[in-house]
This record gives sequence, structure tokens and C-alpha cells, in this order.
Amino acid sequence: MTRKKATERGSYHHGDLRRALLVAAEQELTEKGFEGFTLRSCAKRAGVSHAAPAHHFGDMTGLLSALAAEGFERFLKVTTARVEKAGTDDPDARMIAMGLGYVEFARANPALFTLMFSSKKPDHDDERLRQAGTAAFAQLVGGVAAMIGSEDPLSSREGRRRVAATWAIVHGLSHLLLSQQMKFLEGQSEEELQADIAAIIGVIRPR
Amino acid sequence: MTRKKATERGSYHHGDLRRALLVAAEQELTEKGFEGFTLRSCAKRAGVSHAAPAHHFGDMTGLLSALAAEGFERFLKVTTARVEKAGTDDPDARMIAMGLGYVEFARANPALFTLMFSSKKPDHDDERLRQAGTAAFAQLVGGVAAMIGSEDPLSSREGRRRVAATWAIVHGLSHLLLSQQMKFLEGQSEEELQADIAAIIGVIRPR
DNA sequence: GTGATTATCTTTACGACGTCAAGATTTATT
DNA sequence: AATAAATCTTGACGTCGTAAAGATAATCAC
Repeated sequence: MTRKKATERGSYHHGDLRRALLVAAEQELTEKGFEGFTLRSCAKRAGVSHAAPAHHFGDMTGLLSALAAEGFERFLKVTTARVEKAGTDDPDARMIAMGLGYVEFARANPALFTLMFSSKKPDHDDERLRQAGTAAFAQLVGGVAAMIGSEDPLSSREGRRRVAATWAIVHGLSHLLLSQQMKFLEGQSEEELQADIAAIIGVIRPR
Repeated sequence: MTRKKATERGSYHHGDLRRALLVAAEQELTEKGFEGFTLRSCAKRAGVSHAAPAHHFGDMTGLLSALAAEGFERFLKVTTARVEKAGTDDPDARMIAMGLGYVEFARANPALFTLMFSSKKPDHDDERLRQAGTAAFAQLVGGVAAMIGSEDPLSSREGRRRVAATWAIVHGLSHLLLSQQMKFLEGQSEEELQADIAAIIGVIRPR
């Protein structure tokens, strides 16, 4: 087996173009922003011709669907890590930690977050994307379940309302922060901002 | 003065192309969705050549900025009407009514809402757009001020947190509803949904 | 091993897009 | 009536996503 190393260059065949394109796509997304994203720039960044991506992802939708799916998988890791780092059994505190992770991911990956939650360019019926999104949603529902002591919040009206309220506040906060519309929260230290975010999310605690 | 009626056609000059283009742009936005919007389709719909819009709006950014500004002005009318229709002096009830208006506008104008709150295509430094957005924001701050009995919520940390929480929940709810991610709230009657939305927004009431 | 097959990547081409420049036509001004 | 200004069209340019066809490398059958 004379297979080249995945990232080795100079050959006609790339080795692992699929991964290289996903990396390039995310970098392009980060630098040019979501609305300035082009497939040709991704190909150029990966060092291949503009038509090469088609063989791995079919079209632009295929590439962005795969990227969004990876986004959700990483998203789940971030929120999970944040909850565990909180080191507490208190459901309210764990939910706030989850929300902090939610916002943290959005702020660290603005373009990717936008792609995942605000774009119709990925195919949201794509199996892997659908599954990754569902897993992230399940974590949220689980957190609410612990908070209100219900096995399946989605089975009761009050439960659905709590899930909706929780999701809405963390998602709305993320969206407004990364679109720079919450000017009155900017310009303070990271610690102060974290405290504010925690307090804001805390609004959803049961009375 | 033999000036033709604004909407009259058949002449070389349109009469009121600026308005016609704004109408066409919103229709295009509604039909094709935000990401499928093109300037050339707008021009075609308005019955002019592809380069005509430049004389009234400069470029695509100019047209979308003007449309977004009109969006904010209509947005403010919708929320204001909803608050007045509530017919109450209770600040909490008025805030919930405002939130219902917020969500109502988003659901009635999904593509326009996306353009206003989620896009970098409009020039958010455009004077009229900036002003319309500021007015809408001021209404929100005013509602929170009444709720917590503070003259200027933005001057205190607790006030800023309440403004952020309120905005986040109504905005997040709007965004998640119109991107069809809150599946568990769909499939019920409009009355039930309205009741859910009101209850969800009610979470932000002071304890 | 060696020829055939498959996978991968490039080249070329097409229509649609936003934008610009130049020309045509109408309206306004003097 | 002559001139200027405003408005709209035409044509062109570079970039985009996508498809087809050709080139090259890797894999497979034997």
C-alpha cells in the first residue's frame, strides 16, 4: 500500500480532499461570513479545481449539510463539556451551564452557528444533519426534564412551554449577541458578560 | 403638467419605480425566500431592465436597506397596535402583548424579518434603517421600564439583564418558529399557539 | 504482475448573477 | 426652443454554481 499521507500535496489525487474541503469551508465561512461564502473559494483554498468538490459532496448543499452536521456534533460536545465542568447536580445550575455552552459555541463559531440555525442552504432532511440536530435538541429536553421533574416534558403542555421558553432565551441571546444587536451588553469584561448571560438564562428557572 | 399616474405603464419612464421596486422586492423575498433573492428578478417583476434599480438605490444593498427600514417601521406599528388592542394598563400584560406582536410580525413576514434581524446584506449604518431599528428597540426598553418601575433600565445592570432576557425570549421564539425548528409547538390551532406564546413570554415577568 | 475498471481531479462550457459604462428617451429648466 | 437633468435600456465584464467530457491515479480481477 503506497497510499500517501492524507494531507500530502503535489499529487494529482489529494488524499483526503473531503476533509480538506470541510476545513476550508469553515475557514471561508469564518473569514468571509456566511453570506460571502462561495464554493469556488473553498476549492481554491483546498488547492483543487473549482469542480473538484462535486465528486465528494455533489453540490454546495451537500458540502454545507455535512459542515452543519459536524457543527451540531461539536455543539453537543461544547454544551456537554460545560455542564460537566459545572460540577453540580442542581438541575437549574446545569441548565444554566448548558445555556452558557450554547452561547459560547455561537460566539466562537458565528458563521457556523448561522449556517446551522438560520440558513436554508443545508439540506435539513439530510440524515446525518437531522440526527445531529436531534441529539442536541434531546439534550435540551433532558435538561428541562431534570429541572421540572418530568420524564418527558414534550408530553405535557406545561413541559412544552418550558422547553420552548428555555430554548428561545438561549437561542435568542446567542443570535442577538453574534449579530451585534445587543450593544448594551458589549464593552464589558468577559467575566462580567458571562455573569450577565448566566443571570439572563436564569430567568427561566421554575418559580 | 402631464405627469402620468404613478403606477401607469407603457411609457419609457415608470413614474414611481422606487416604490414599485420595493413592492417587487418584498414579493420576491416572500416567494423565493431570503437566500433566493436576486436584483434582476425584482427588476423584471417591476417591468424594467436589470440595471434600472441602480438609479434609485445604487446597488442591492441600497434596496435591501430601504426595505429593511420599512420593515422596522411596519414592525413598530404591529407591536404598538397589539399593545393598544390589549386594552390594559398592566405593564406585564402590555409586555406580553408586545411580544405577541413581535412574533406575529415575524410569522407574517418571515423573509422580511430575516432580512431585518439576520442579514448583513442591508447596510445597518444606513440612517433611516438605524433610526427605525432604534425606535423599535426603544419601545422594548420602554416596556421593560414599566415592568420593573425603572426610568431607564439600560442604566442599571439588573435593568440591562431584564431587557436582554425579554428581547432574547421574544426574538428567539420568533426565530425558531419561523425557521420551523419548534416542531413540538406546531400542529395545534392558532388560538392554542397564541396561548402558548403568551405563556412562554410570561416567563420573563419579575418574581 | 498486468490489463481493466473505478475513483478522483481538471478543463471547458453554460446560463445567471451584480455591477458598471455608454447610449437612448423623457422630463425639467432656463 | 434650447439646454440640462433625470430616468431607463443596452451591452459588457468578471464571478458564481453546475454539468459534461477528458486526464490521471488507485484499485481490482485474474
